[in-house]
Formats: sequence, C-alpha cells, structure tokens
Amino acid sequence: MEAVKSKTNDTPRAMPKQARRRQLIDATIVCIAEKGLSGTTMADVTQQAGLSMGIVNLHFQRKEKLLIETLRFISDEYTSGLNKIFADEFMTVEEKIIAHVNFDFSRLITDRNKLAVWFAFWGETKSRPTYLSICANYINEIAVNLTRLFALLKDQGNYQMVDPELVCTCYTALSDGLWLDLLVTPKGLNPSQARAIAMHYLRTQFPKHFLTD
Amino acid sequence: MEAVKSKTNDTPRAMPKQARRRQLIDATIVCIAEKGLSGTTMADVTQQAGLSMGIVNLHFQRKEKLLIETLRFISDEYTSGLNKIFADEFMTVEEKIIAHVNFDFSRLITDRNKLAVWFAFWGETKSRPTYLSICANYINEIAVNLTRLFALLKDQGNYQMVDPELVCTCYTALSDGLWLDLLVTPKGLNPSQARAIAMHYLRTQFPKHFLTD
DNA sequence: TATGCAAATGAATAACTATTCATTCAGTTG
DNA sequence: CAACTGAATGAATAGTTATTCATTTGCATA
Repeated sequence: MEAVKSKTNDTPRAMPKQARRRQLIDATIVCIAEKGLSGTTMADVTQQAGLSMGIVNLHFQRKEKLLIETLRFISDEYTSGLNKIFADEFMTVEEKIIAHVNFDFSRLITDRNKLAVWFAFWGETKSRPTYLSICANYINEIAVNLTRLFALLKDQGNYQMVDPELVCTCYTALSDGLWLDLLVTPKGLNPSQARAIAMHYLRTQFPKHFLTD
Repeated sequence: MEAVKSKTNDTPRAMPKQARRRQLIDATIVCIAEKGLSGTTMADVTQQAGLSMGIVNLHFQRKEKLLIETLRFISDEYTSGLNKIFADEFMTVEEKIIAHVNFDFSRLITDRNKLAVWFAFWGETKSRPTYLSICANYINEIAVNLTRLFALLKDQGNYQMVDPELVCTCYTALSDGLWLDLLVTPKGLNPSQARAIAMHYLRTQFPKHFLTD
C-alpha cells in the first residue's frame, strides 16, 4: 500500500523540495476554501499539511510568497491545460472548442476548493497588483487563442454575423459567472449543467455546430 | 455652501445614528477596494471616515458586524433597485427587462469600489455562512422575478424553444462574469460595452425584441 | 450660563499571528 | 559507526490589530 521508503510515516524527512512546496500549496488551497483568505493563518496551513510552523519560512520565506505561489499554481494548471488543447494538431476547430468547454467544467477546474481560491484572489486584485499581474497574463493569452478558434469556425461555417472577439468575451464572462454559481450555490447548479449552459450559448452563435449534445 | 449647522467641521458631533453608520459603511467600501478584505484594519476604516478608532465599537460592536452590514448595504441597494423595476405597473415586459439590464450596468452598480466589495465577499462565502445567507436570499428572489419576465416574453413573442429558467441562469452568470471583467480589466471593457454584451445575449433568445440599440 | 448626557475619543490593553532561530532529527558519507 | 549535513521543529519573540473604557467634548435643556 505504501510506496514511500520511510519506515515511520508518510512525510519522509528528505522529500524532494518541489514535493514539499506542493504539499504546502495544497494545504493552502484547503485552508483558503475553509477559512477564507483573511482567516487563513500560518498555523492553519502547517497543521493542515501535518508539518510544523517554521516550514513555510523554509520553503517560501514568508506568507505572502506562499499565497502568490498558490495563485500561480492554480493559474498555471488552468493555462497549461488549455494550451495543450490549443496546440493539438489532430483536433478540428469544433473539437477544440468542445474540449475547451469540457476542460472549463471538468473536475480539475470546478473543484470547489480551487474555485474558492480563484475568487478569494479576484476579490483582492484591485488592491494587490501582483495578484492581478499573474491573472492578467493568462487571461490575455487565452483570449487571443480562443478568439482565433471562433474566427476559424466563423469562416468554416460561413457565419457572416458572428463577431469572434465579442463571442470570446461573452463566453469567458459566462464561464466566470458559472464558476461563481458553482462556488456559491453548489446545490442549485452542478458542473454538467453549467457545461450545458455554456454550450447553449455557443449554439446560439454557431447553430450548425455543437449539436451533438 | 455649508448646509450643516456645526461651526467647526463637516462631522457634527450628534449626527443621526443612521448617518454615522452609513459614513462608516462608505469608508469600509473604500478600504476594502483599496486594501482588500484581509488588509482592511479598523484603523484604516476609521481614518478613512475621519473619525477615531473607538467609533466602530460604538456603532457596530465589532469588526465582523461592520463587514456584514457593509455587505448587507450593497446587497440591499441592488435588490431594492431591481424590485422597483419588477413592481412597476407601467412598463411593458420588454421595457422591464431592458431596465433590468440598464440597472445592472449603471454607475451605481458598476462602481469599481462596490464591485471589489462584492467579489471580496464572494471569495469568502464558502467559509462564512453568514455572508452566503445574505447573498443567497437576494439571488433567489431576483431569479424568480427575472424568470417570470422571460416566461412572459416567451408567451408574448411566441418563442417556442426558449427555456426561461435557463435564460435567467445564463443571463445572471453572464452579468456576474461581466462585473468581474469590469473589476479586473477596467481598461479592457467599460460598462456600456458590458451592457451591449448582455443585450447581445438576450437578442439571441428573443430576436424579435431588444432591437432598439 | 450651568447642568446633564450621549457621542466621540484614543491611549492602553488584550488577543492574535507572522517570523525567527537554537535545537533536534534522519539520513548520508567516509 | 562516528561525524557530518541539511531538513524540520516549535517555543520564543516581535509585530500587528481588534477591542476596551476612562476621559473629553459638544449640544440640549432648564
């Protein structure tokens, strides 16, 4: 059952640096979801990770850096997932857009703990330029790629009236709002319903496509 | 120029209780926008209000209550604005929906300080049931009314395929996402563009209506 | 103008929390 | 297996921030 060499417990003393950092980031995500950004203390995080207080200083210097790395972690996770789709050479444009939507409403992304972290940081971006700059980067990158996909589909399907940039902004805002819904009213909406709503919007723009479900 | 009786300054000693509470709530909104929820201290709020530290205790007992009343304030402001529209006896259904959209993207609601407060609290709802219950109330109330408007328009315009509940959920998520956009990328999108995107979605559902702009 | 009184003050206190660092510990090397 | 090394610990410290309350202040009333 236990793949780790250590005879004593599951937190071997000399775990690779990267793994220990990840362990702390995971604990931070849980704490922010459970106690909010303002309510998360170092004691909470280290206890959640099953480690001692001083450990954060050792791996991240100070709390602020741990928080920034946590935001960067979920931000990278999202961006890299989408970039794989954008870069895929074997999917059609329609398949890529569907893959994008599926990813947006996948388990990985709609995990409520992670959604809580997203919105906790969004709420602070106006006051913390560092948070904003981490987010701004990926937002722009994705918008460019997604707009390009919509433009290609417009050509392919001869959708004269479609404005790819508008559709991108609208789709992005819609998925942000659906994530918020999943976070705050989890009993009112589940990820697959949210996905269906996103597809419903895309069908209004590209009625000959996205009919398979 | 000065309508206040006090000879000394603009914060007369015996200002009505309600006005002083409001003054503190206004200061809290500014502080949350400028420093984030986690970075807002009592010293910040009272200084912003031009008053002394002890004043919060006098009017709100403790910090937590001030924060809750701040959330309740912006929540009530939003709800009461919409309720006036829903209750109006002289507007047509189409006019009411347009008024709703106009209100959603009015100065009062898209004020970036207030948006920052909204999202600061959203980010904490998972951990603070009190915040959630304040928001949940108004969300539900509005959804019922808005869904009813869409259902009426569906009948009037003979839109067979429209699902009023779906359109309500989609519109609501879209406006949440657009608000987020206005908060974090104010240079990428302005309120009137956001409004146009919301109208664009409604036109996809009710193509014979909402053509006036 | 004196007196009473509630509102407001802000220095002092209490409570909390990030950060530090001397010490412990587990594994590795010679 | 003894000495060494760097990760990890957590009690102690330093810093921050909410809360308290004895005192002050300005206004109203007599």
